[in-house]
Amino acid sequence: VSDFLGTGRHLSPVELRAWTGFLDSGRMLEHVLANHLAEEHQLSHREYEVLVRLDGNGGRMRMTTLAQQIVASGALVTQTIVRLEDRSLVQREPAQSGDGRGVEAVLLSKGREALAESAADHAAIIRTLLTDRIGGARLADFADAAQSVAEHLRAHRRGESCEDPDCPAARYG
Amino acid sequence: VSDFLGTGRHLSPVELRAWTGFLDSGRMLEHVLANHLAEEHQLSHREYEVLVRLDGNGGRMRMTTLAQQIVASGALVTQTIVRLEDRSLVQREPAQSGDGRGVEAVLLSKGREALAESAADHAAIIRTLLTDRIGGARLADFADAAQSVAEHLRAHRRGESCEDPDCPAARYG
DNA sequence: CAAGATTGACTCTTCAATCTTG
DNA sequence: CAAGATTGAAGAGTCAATCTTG
Repeated sequence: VSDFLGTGRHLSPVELRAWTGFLDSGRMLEHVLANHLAEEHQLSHREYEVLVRLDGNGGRMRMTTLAQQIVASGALVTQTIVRLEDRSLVQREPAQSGDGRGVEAVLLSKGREALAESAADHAAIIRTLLTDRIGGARLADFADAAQSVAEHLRAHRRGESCEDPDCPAARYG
Repeated sequence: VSDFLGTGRHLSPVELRAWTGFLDSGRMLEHVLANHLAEEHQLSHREYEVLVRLDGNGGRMRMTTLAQQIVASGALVTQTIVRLEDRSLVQREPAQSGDGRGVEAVLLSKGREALAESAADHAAIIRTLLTDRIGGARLADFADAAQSVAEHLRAHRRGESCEDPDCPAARYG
């Protein structure tokens, strides 16, 4: 096998385990979640995420803010909201801020109901398939690590030059 | 806010941090990776994954095995291989096992070259954006946790009833 | 001209149906 | 009939272009 282990060209065994475990479990977990939400609650995972974020922000949010929070493009948020609007779970309004360009998505009572019906299932899946597998003691460390990685990636995608000297990642678009 | 914290209906703060950090960082990392591979090496992330797995298995693998390893549907593997075959990075052959139904994807020299050209960049991105962020001490724990979650999810998707009594996840398809 | 949002064209991915072999 | 693989249609997601407002 053409391997350059230790020369920095390839990932070390631990790095590889972390990466593949991370990637695979993320894909499978989203798969299970998407299937369950679609079959039992007629919601795509994106639609559920939109409802959750809206509920967590007083039921009203700007399209762009929504896009940043669920890590999606603006176009996707528009399409998702359109679908939710067709089913009267959500409604679009001109932004309260007075900025004529802004649009806010507003959570409707039917959307709240849909969320109430599916939230327990959603939480149970995350718990049984993710957090319970890690265990109480290690969970906080895991959460810290994941948040730290996410935070760094957010900065990276905003194009911010990294303060950290051992971070030559600015090159990767 | 309609919250039922502690009643088991919603996720606890730590659980929520673990889940959102996990989900968001996975999405962003795959995004960075996909963009870089596409721009610099004319490869989609899936195509890269196929090349890596083939190389790691002696350059020859069954379509179904490939699908399981990269967590994708059989149809996607077929289409990805077709694309790679069009560029002569890979070639399909009837399976050596003698089973007339089987098809094996074989890594060609051009595929090996493409992998050699992009592997260092790929590793550097994973390192600077994921594993270095977690740090040497915590990395092993993180890798263990991720692998454990992935392993459990694989069993779950195979429909295996979980030996663990606190695992009522069998209901979620 | 920049920012917020939307649209349309295109790619990626999945699902159901099909074909072939065991 | 089951398993491996492929095909075609449809959904989800992204990008580039457009429109409107600041």
